[in-house]
Amino acid sequence: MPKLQVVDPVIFRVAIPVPVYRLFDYLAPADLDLKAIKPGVRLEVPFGKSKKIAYLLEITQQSDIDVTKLKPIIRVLDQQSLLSSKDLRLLQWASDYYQHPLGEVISTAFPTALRQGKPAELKVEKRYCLTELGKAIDSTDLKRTPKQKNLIDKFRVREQPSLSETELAEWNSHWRPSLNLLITKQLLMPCEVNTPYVALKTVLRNQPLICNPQQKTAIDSVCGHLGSFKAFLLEGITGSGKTEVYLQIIQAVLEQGLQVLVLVPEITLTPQLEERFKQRFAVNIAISHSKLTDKQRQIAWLQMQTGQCSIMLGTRSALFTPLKRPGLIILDEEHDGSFKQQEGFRFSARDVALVRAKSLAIPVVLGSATPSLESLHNAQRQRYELLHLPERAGNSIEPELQLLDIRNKGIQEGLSDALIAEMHKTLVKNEQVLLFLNRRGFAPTLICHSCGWVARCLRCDANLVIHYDEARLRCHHCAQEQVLLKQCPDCKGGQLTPLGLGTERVERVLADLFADKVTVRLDRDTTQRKGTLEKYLQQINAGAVDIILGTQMLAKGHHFPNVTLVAILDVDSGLFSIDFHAAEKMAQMIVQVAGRAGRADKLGKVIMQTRHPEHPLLTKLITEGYNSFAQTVLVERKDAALPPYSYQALLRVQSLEPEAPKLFFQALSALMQNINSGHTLILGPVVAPMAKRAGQYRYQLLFQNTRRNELQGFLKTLMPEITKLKQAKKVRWSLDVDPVDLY
DNA sequence: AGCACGCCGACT
DNA sequence: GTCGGCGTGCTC
Repeated sequence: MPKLQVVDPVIFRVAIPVPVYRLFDYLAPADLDLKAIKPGVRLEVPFGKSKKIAYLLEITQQSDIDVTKLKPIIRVLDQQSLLSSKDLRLLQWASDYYQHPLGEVISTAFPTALRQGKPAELKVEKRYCLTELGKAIDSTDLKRTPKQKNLIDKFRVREQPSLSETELAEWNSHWRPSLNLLITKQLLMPCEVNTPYVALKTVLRNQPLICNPQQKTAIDSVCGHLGSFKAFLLEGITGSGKTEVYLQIIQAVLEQGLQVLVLVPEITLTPQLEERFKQRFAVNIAISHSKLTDKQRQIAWLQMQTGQCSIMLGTRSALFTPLKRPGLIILDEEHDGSFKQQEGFRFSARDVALVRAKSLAIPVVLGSATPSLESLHNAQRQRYELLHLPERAGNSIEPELQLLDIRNKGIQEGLSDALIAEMHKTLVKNEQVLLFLNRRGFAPTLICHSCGWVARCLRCDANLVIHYDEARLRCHHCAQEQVLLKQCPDCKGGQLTPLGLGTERVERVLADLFADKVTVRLDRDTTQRKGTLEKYLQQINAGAVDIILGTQMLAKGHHFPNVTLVAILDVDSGLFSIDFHAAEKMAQMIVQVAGRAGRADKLGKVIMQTRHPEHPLLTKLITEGYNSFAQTVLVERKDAALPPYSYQALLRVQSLEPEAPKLFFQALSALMQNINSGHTLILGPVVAPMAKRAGQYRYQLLFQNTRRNELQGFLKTLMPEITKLKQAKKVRWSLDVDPVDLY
């Protein structure tokens, strides 16, 4: 029979951001110029009854689906792919590694507006070359207002001065017309928008600081590897001049006309850093974090994508920002837990940053005063080059750490007599005290003195926390909330007593003990309203506050130059956790909190109240420092074959039905017998440390293997099988590769 | 994720 | 007799 000559249809294989581990095929429009259409391009496609944004992965002639059943796409959204093929491959890798659907992974690389199919338009600001600016500046050397002087300096440093419309307006707004310094557009000529930044001077009038030898070595080491992949671990205590090292490396990258991606854990840290960048560099800086609007983030993203900005300063989600001229990735405070996304696509921005740098053939610098054990281990194995900044730059002095044994000692609401005495000594000198307690509310437990009844959350496996300020009982794990009880609901007679310590309670005792002093409490409850934290920080730095009391949020970023005494009220809580990460996190927290004290010329002291003054890890940390502590913990981890000496993945399962997870695990167990080649340890299933949360019964199963590849292979075969299980549909389950929180 | 289909309780 | 509950299944 003669073969029928049929023109094969062109098929678009796409990823769609839905929780489905599968790609979808569509028909390409016949009239499309296929040469222009590359993987990474966004498409609009019909999907079920609705429309979705899809990402093109492949143009093919084959489909597993009956071609007559394929639907045509609705339209092509991008002229060109906004992602490079390298970045697309990185996303593919991340999807495989974290076992997360590719469509959802790709969509995290885009800002929200582009995910929704908005056009990738970037209004380009016209810039003007200004031949006459030099003349204008020269004739302004007379007496000027500070604002005028600033402006003159700002433009004087530009070798080829160029002005945006905004800058032009700014300049003109500062001169009276009679002064003859107004610049009209007639004096200007439009210039190339994408002028490589080498054309401009990169450094503004805030010149690089003079570096000590270790800083110089660090800078030279990284600068010696520009243009190729290499990972660096920059270990430098607070005040060792880590930021200056970043700045000088960045300068070298900018001078080559390349871009820099700088990732920081939290946005509260960025204002100071952003300010330092802006004072140092004349290039455009893009900022990206969750507090900005979708529009602002889209602009920042596109400015990096098109190369109009040379530096991006952003949080975890900025990791995948496309770079027109990639030159360097810096990840500051690399030990920080917020680099790990804790839901959905559970990636580690730190780990993926390494893979990305490798794929882009650029160096990556991980910085921390307290590096994670993973990174220290990698440095020891020579996978990272360790750059150490041992000294405090300038004349600042390292604070003294001491353990304060509070067993059988007089103590008032968490403050020992010895600590109170130290606080008085400090306050008398007109210096500030910082108290750290990582528990908000008044007390974590409300108990009946006569019958032992405890206020529990009905939906969680947790106690309700007393909040006297609002006279409420609150669950810190769900939305459960009720008025503060006056009477025991069980025995109706007994006296209800608050048990334990929270920041509210300490605040009250401070008001009694230090009645003439000003105390500020900084926790989620007091800083909820926007701008409140900034207001308090300002008051603190203006010297209007004597005692600062707060939670976790004090440990990060903020510098309190006049604080000379730091006290950690309860250091023991980190010592006896079931999660093996707890000791590491506790040590990092102690060192970070300690870093808030003793800045500049004032000697700082850090007091840690403990009931375990002989605890080997604590004493190690106090007497020999973070590095010795880390070495000790690494030995323990090695003996127990825990990460970083093995690799883990955690399968979390929860359900409103108490029995559903058990049925799921039974089915899973049978399944795994066939899959496991025998080397992956299967630990559990066990009830989650918080057995019930927001009404859901929670279980977990841990996979562990000393070889990353074997674990990956195991997961790769397991995942599709789990998806097929009918028992899996009755529960909510998720897989967390390289979990940092075993809760 | 949406969205529809599908089989069981209180209502115009 | 219906309206609607959300369990289950599918999306090229």
